[in-house]
Amino acid sequence: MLSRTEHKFGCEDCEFKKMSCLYVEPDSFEEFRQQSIKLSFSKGETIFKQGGKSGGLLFLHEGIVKFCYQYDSGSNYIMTIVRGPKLLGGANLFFKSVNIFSITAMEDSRVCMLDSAAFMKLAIGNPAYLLALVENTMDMFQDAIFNFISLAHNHVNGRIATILLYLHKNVYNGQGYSFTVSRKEIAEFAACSHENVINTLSRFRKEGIIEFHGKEIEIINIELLEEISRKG
Amino acid sequence: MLSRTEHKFGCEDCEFKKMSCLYVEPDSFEEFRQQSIKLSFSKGETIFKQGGKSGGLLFLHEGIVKFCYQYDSGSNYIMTIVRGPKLLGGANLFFKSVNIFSITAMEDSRVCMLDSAAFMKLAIGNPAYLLALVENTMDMFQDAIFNFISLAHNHVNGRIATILLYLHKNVYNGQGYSFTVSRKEIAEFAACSHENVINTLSRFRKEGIIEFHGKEIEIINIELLEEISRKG
DNA sequence: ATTAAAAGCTGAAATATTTCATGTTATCAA
DNA sequence: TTGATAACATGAAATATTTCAGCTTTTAAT
Repeated sequence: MLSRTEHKFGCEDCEFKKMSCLYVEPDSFEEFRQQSIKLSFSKGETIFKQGGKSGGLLFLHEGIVKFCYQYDSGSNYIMTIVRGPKLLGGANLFFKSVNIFSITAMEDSRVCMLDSAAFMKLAIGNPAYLLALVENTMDMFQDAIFNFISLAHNHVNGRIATILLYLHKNVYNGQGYSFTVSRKEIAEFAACSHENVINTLSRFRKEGIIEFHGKEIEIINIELLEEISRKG
Repeated sequence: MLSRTEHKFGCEDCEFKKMSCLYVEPDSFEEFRQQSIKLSFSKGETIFKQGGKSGGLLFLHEGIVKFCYQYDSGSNYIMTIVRGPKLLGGANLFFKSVNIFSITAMEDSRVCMLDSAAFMKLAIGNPAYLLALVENTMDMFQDAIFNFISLAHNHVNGRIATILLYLHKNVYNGQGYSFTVSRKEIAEFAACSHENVINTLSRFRKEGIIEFHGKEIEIINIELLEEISRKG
């Protein structure tokens, strides 16, 4: 990973810097930043590998990544999908020496790998900063937990509805009601077979709830989708 | 909740105090402790109510509690079950003004309700303490996530095996291989019907994996149970 | 441009799961 | 003790889901 070409992108208008400097002195942040590594990943590339040594904290400047658990059988479960700018902390990173999940780029992404030791130093000196970052991480977990709750209670109908709404609201926001995800990825997110996703999406289309052309899915009737998400 | 009778139990040998005093001065802790409320809950009583105003942090001195999500339909999903001594932080409490889950006593329990503002003051003054508590919380989440991962991938066989192992290792530890949980609660934890739990437990018994007399379940062949949990 | 690989699609058979109906056994309070 | 309630148990029918086989379309690489 460290042998990849470093791409230069500006640090001046960095969201992480802006957020951090609400809590820490610019000089302290600059020192921290010096320890971090800027990288670009193409769609499909693995950023962190499940079972590998934890690379510490990671700030996703731009792009979309999935948290993916790989079973021994080879099948995958997507725990959550997030878009930058976002700090990717949590059980996968915070305090854990081994990655529980792989983190894989779903779109071309720019990230900064942050040095754990330097982060700890900064956090210890600025507890309010630490609190803000933990809160940020908890938000990400909460999104994932609501998906689990849908998974535990709903049939595939409801699970897919929940996922489409999540993707629309939290990931592909700011681009109307359409986005592009593969059936296979929806299946790995909803924990069902890809055939079931195909059938369900076709049914949703027949009922006028969504429309799609290839991988591009458009939500037509969001109220109905929300009702299916709630009632199963 | 606050109108309940306060039961006195000693603060001298409190696990939370011991853990806290690794990081903070005894005087600071004592000041914090003064703001907290000691309570006892009987089996079945609700400690925190889903949708209610968050009561801040809670230290479970002794007892067993479940984190329970109640759907509109009235059915429940148990996210996790934990035994004291344990700090119950996490998305349900940390930084959230409304409880996502109910927390209900599964056995008679003794808790301290900690004051959020006093906790923040202590945490800001002792970032290493905050880090330790966050790490503790992340551990609890990790246990819950491994259950989700089993839920997403396994059939009921494997989910129930995973749950029995979790209960044996993390909740009813230190009491051999047997414990007492209702079929209904296992069903709510495994996200399936209680009939399915009954059938599965009977099958496990026929195959010599477990034994049970009423609600008391004993693990006979833990290696086989672990294999089912992984593969099944 | 051609080919290989991956993704999308469909329907039928096999399997898993829930729901329902029914009855038995614990449990708990009056 | 008795009665009410909840939990436990079982089997059959209905439903949901996966698996499989076969096919088309899209995507990516040579």
